[in-house]
Amino acid sequence: MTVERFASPDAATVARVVGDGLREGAVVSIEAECEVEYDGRSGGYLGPGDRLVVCKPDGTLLVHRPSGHKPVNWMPGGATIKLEPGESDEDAPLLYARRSNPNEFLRVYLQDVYSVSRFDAEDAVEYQERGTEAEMHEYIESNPETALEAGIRIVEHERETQYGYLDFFAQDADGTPVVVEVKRRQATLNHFDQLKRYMELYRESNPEVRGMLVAPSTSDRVKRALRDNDMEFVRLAEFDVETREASETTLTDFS
Amino acid sequence: MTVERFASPDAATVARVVGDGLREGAVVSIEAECEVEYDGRSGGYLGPGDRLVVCKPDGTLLVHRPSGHKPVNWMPGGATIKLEPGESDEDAPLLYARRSNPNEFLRVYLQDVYSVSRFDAEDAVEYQERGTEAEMHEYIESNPETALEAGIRIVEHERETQYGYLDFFAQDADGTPVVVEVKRRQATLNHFDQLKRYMELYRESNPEVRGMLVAPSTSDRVKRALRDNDMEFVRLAEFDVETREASETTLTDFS
DNA sequence: GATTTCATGTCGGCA
DNA sequence: TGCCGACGTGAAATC
Repeated sequence: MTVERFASPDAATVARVVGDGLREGAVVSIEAECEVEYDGRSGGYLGPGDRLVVCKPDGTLLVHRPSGHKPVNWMPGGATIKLEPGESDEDAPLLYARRSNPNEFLRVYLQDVYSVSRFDAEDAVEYQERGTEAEMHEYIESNPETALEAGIRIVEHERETQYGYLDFFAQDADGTPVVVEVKRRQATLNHFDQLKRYMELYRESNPEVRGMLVAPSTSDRVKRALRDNDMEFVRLAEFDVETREASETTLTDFS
Repeated sequence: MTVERFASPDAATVARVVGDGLREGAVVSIEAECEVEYDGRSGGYLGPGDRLVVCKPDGTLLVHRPSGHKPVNWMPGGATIKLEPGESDEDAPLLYARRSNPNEFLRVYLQDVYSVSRFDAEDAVEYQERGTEAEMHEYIESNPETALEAGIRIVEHERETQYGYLDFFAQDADGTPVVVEVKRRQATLNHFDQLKRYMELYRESNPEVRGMLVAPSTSDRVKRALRDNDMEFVRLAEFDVETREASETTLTDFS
C-alpha cells in the first residue's frame, strides 16, 4: 500500500507516523488545528487554526492555510524535523524543524490532528522545462541578425568582466563593439543598472561601444533611462508571453 | 467531520470530491500517480510519478514531488480549477487549472489516485510578522545617530525621485545631504546599483552629496564598488540574523 | 491594470 | 561554502 492514513490519531500515533515515515523516505501530510511559531531571518506567530502541514523526507516542512499560493510558514529542505509528543495527554504534540545557516526554527503545535497520512511516493523522472533564458540565448546566438540587428556578429557568450558576467559581447556591421544584456521577461530598471555597470567598464577604453538591453518588453521609464545613457532597447517579440497565445500543446509534443 | 478521506477512489468519486469540495470552500489533497503538463510564461512536462496535489478554494493548485520546497508545478490563486472525469474507464481523470493574465494552464492527469481528502479548514486569525524592512526603517528613523552616525538628521523618508524611491534623505553634522538606501539582508551589487542611480541625480547639482548603503552585512566586492564610487557602507549589526542567535522566543512573547 | 520593490524569497552555478 | 543572478519568481503598495 502506497498511502496509509490515520483519522483522529492520538499523539503516539502521530509521532510514530511522522518519525517512521520521514526516516523511511515517505511524505507525511497532516491536517490539523495548530499554532505556529517561527524565528530566524524573520519571525512570526500564527494563532490557532486549521492547516495542512506537509513534511518531506528531505527536511522540507510546509504549513499551508486554506488560501494562498505560498505556505504561511515553512522550512526549506535540509532542516531536521522531529515530532515531540506532548508531556502530558493535554499537551499538544510539537512538530519541530530546525536548520542552521541561517540559524532558524519552526514550531508547529498540533492541537487537534484530524488526520495524518504517510505517502510512500516514488518519483524518479526529471521535469522537462521549455522557454528558459538559456533557450533565448540559443535563439539569439543562432539568429543574431533576426533577433538583434542586420550585420551584427556574436563575438562571445557569457563573457566575464570584473563586475560580473555579461550575456553577449558582439560587433555591429561597422565593427563597433556591442554589449548585450538579455532578459526573458519585461526588463526593469535593475536590468538597466546592470547593463550600465558593464557599459562603464568598456566605455572607459572605447567611448563608441554600444549597449543593448534585449527583452520581450519594457516600461517607458526604462526606455528613457536607456536613451539618456546612449543605450538601446531591442524588443524580442518572439518571446512575449502576452502576444503569443498559450499554445495548446498536447502530451505528444514532448515525445 | 472536518476531514473526509477516500482511499483508492474511482474517477467519479474524485470528480465529486474535488468539485464539491472546492465549491464549498474546502482544501482538497490528492495523493496520486500523475503526469503534469504546463504552458504559459514557460512550459514544461513531468512524466508519471507519485505526487501530492493540493487544491485550494481560492484557485491555488500545487503539485509537490517527494522532495523540494517549491512545487514542481503550480497555479497561483485566482485560477479556475476543474476536474474532468476521463472519457472512458481507462482514461485518467484530468485536473485542469487555467488563468489569464498571464494566459496559462496546468493539466494534471491523475493516472492512479491512491487517496483523496477533503478538508473543511477554518482559519481566520492573522499571521503576525516581525523583522520586516519596515521595522528596520522605524528603527533608523527613531535612532538615526545610533544606526547611522553621530550628528545625522533624517530629512525625509521614502523620497520620490524621477528615478524611483529612495529610503531616506538625510543631512550629516556638517549639513551635507546624505542619500540612504536600506536593505534588511546582505546588500548585493544590485543594491549598490540602485543607490548609485539615485546618487547620480543628486551629484549633478551637488558633488558633495554622500551615499550610504545600510544593511546587516555585505560582500567585499560591494564594499569595494562603494569605495570606488565614493559611497559608504554602514553595518546595522542589530539586524544581523547570523550574529543574533535565533532567540528562544515563546508563545507568550506575542501576547 | 501597469509599475515598482520587497521577500524567511528559492534555486542553481561557479569560484 | 559564499557570492551572484535568474525565476513560470509571488505579493504588496502605489499610481
